[in-house]
Parts: sequence; C-alpha cells; structure tokens
Amino acid sequence: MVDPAPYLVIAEDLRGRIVGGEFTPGDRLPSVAELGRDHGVSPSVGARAYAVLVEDGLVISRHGAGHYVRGTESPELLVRRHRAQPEDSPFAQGVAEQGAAGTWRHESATATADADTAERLGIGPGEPVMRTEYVYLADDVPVQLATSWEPIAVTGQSMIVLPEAGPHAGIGVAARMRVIGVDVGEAVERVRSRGATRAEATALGINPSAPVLAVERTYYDQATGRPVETADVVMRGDRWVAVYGTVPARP
Amino acid sequence: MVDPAPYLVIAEDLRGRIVGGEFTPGDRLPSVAELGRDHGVSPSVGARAYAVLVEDGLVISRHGAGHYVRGTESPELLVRRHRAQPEDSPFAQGVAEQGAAGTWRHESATATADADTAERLGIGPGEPVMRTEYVYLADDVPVQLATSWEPIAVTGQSMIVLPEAGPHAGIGVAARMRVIGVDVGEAVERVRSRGATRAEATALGINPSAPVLAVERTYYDQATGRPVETADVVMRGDRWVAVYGTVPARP
DNA sequence: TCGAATTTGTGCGTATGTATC
DNA sequence: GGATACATACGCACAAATTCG
Repeated sequence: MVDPAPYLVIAEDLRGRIVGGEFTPGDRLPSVAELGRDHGVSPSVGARAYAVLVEDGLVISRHGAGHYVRGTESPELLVRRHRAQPEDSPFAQGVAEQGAAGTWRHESATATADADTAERLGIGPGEPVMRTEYVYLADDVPVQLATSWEPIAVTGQSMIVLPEAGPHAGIGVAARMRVIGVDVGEAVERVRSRGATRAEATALGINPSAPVLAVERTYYDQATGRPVETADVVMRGDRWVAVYGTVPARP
Repeated sequence: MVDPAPYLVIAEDLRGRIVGGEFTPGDRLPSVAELGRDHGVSPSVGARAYAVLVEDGLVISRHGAGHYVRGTESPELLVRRHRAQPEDSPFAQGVAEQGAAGTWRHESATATADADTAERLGIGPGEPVMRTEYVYLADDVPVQLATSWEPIAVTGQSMIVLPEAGPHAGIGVAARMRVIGVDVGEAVERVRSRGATRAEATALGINPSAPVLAVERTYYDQATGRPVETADVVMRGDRWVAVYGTVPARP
C-alpha cells in the first residue's frame, strides 16, 4: 500500500465537501495558497488538486478571481434526432424545439467527385456533383457545419439542382427529393468523435482539437437503393448530442 | 514581443527536423537529458517539449525506452452497429467481424441509483440497482469501457440478476431479458463527443481529453415502455465509428 | 539471471507573469 | 494602484520501466 499523493488527498477532500453540500454551486472555494497552508504544502499542490476537479467538471477556475463550484445545469444541449419519418427543414425545426432561432448560410457550386465522395455516392470519380457548404447558426452563433454532395445525374434537368435556390429552398433533403418522385427513407449515419481541425475550430469558435461530433450521412433512393445525397456534418461536441431510436410510449 | 519559452523553441526545432525528414517514423529521438544539455537547460524542459509533440501526435513516448517518431499508419476502425434485430453477444460478434479477438472483463455489485441513473431508469433515487462495470478488449487491448445499471425491481428473483454469472453470462442484454420474458426491442442511444476523463484515458491508453465517443444506451420493455437497462459506453474516438441505419438493398 | 545504467513519468517547490477585484 | 489569485515555466528528487552487458 502506498500513500496517495498529497494533491490527490486534497482533491478528494474537496470533492467530498462539495458533493456533501458544504459548498454549493457558485460558491467560491479556498485559494490555492490557503489550500497549501492548510495542508502544509506549497501552493502548486493546491493548484494541482483543483486541476483534477476542473477536469472532472466539478469546479471552474477564473484567472485572478478564484475557483468556484460549478453549477449542475448541463450546458444546454441541442438535440439532433434520427426520425423514422424524415421531416422537412430538419435543422430549423430541431433548434426551435430548444427555444433558439435557427438560421443558416450556404453556398453551392458544381464540382467533380473525388475518390471518397464517389465511393459514398456509388458513382465514378470525376463525375459531376453539386456541392453545397452550410453554416448553421443558433441565435446567430455558428454551431454546426456541413458539406453535402448530390450527383448531377440524380437532380439534373430538374428544379432542385440548386438545393437552396428557387421554390424548394430550405426544405431539407427528404422533401426536396419527393419533388422529383424519390423516396429517400431513413438516412444511414456514421458517427465519429474527433478533434476539430483548425478551420472547423475557427468557424465554430472553439479551440483546435476540441472534440467534435462528425457525422457522415447518406440518403438512399428506397426504390433503387442508389445514394442520392451524402453529407459531412460537424458539430461542437459540447453542444450537441445525437439521439437515435425513440422511447416507446408507456401505456 | 516576448521571447518564446525555451520548451517551445526546442519543440519547434524538433518538429522541423522531423517533418524535414532528418528523423523518419520509428526513429529514436534524443533523450530529454541530451536535449537539456544541448540547449543549456534542465531535463524537464526537454520533457516539456516532447509533451507538446506527443499531444500533437507527432511523437510517441515509451517509458524507460525513449521518444520515437510516430508513424502515419491510420488505425483501423472498428464498427459498432445499431441493428433492427438486437443480436446476442454484441461486442464479441462486432469485433470478430473486424478480424480481432474480442473479450471483456466485468465486475458487478448492487448499488443505489443516483439522481441521474434514477431519471434514466424511471425509478426513484436510492432504489436498488445492479451496477456492472465492463472493460472490453480487442486482441487484449482495452478499446471500450462501459457501466450498466439494471433495476433490481426488474431482474430480482430471477436467474439473471447478475448479468455475467450463471447460465446466461455474456449473451447481451436483449437475449438475457428474453429469458424473463421481456422484449426490449431497439435501444435508444444518445451519442456525444467529448474529451476523455483522466480515469478513462488511463484505462483506454490515450491522452486525457483526447476525443471519445460517449454513448448513453437505454433498453425499454416494449410491452410496458419501462426502462430495463441503461448503460454509459465510452469508446476511443480514433478507433470507433458508430453506424445507425442500414443501407437499402439494390435490386 | 541479474543488476547497473539509462530513460521517461510523477510530484512538488519556487519564481514570475497576468488577470481580477 | 495595490492586494489577491490563478497560470506558466522551470528545476530538482525520486519512482518506474526499459535496456544491455
């Protein structure tokens, strides 16, 4: 049996006093210098102890001001659903349910499919696609980025070539595809957790390598099984939770 | 303008020599002591410099052996599926499809539900639950952690109180619940991307705050709508992708 | 097989910078 | 502006892991 390190002793002592109710959310905690004096060690040990609690999300530190007990209010999470019935305007509707104002910016251009995109769309590399870049905002703050690709072979010669122009703008993939008689059914989603790239971090207002939820979403034509749209969606890890499946009703 | 800190000077010097090709993947780099002598500082500064490069993923450190240039090999991704038909022994079967040997360790104990768990299970705080901690290994390397909770009110008085003991060990939630006549249907999953806690990082062999995929999975009794099992699953972000939905067949 | 040398990891103290009040 | 408080940088001592003769 070895003695636990002093900084861990102090951290666990504080943890117990916090969860025990001696300190409540918002309370100011002892300074690192006080902590060191109380335990007969140098201030750096107290700072190390607080670092543990900050990492655990129990405490927040404010430079020059002190350490405070973190409230239990979960940073309001926006929810992204995977629905059996694909709905229209998925993003705006989703954030509206959270009480925020959802808007987005977009930019479309024709391009040729690279190897990865072609693979996902089941077409040959170099075939023409319509690429659209989205930035989604909740209350004017960027919270989500997306890039979508649709084969021109599917949408060409129709009113919906440009996803966000004309009479069918902003209604979502499922509804737009219905216009040309395509039933897309439920999307297939591949979900990863990774660090934000520098560009994503800048766009989302987070630090590079901060965790993001990266979703690769593909819609298929239910009748033919052919992919009709694929997209890369990137969301701030601290603000989004993706929900799959539905809670059964209780009789 | 301020002078950059010595540890950063050393780190950038090394970074340039690595990307410049002086060191190639697998090469052993100077020890922290050498680095300190070369730059006229203490070894801890060299160690700090390496910490930067390790965090950037450019270098790996081996305790007692040295620092090495990291290869660019992208780690093969294991896949986790969300299936319409809940299968038995989900983990072992999943990794077997990837050509790895899946095993797990576990530890069960009775406990009382805390506020969050009670909420998720639809029971009162303090009611008894069976808590089981899992560590999943692929080829003996930990790749996934899980903690599950089942209300004793559901499993009590049956052969399946202990999830991993007796004749029904290791068969997964869905199959075990069938034994007592409960149809759990499809789980509801809430997926987040966040940084690994210190404990998770140690268990998974990754750096603290490296991205992980955190899944909150709950099974419901289809007949009554009551939750029968909930679990927190944590996976290495660089090794797992969660797939939801199935690709339609092409006629 | 074993032990000494080498190397990285951890813990902690001190000095200094910077933000807050 | 002064006092207080946290953040960063660095040096040192010791522990743990590895390597090699």
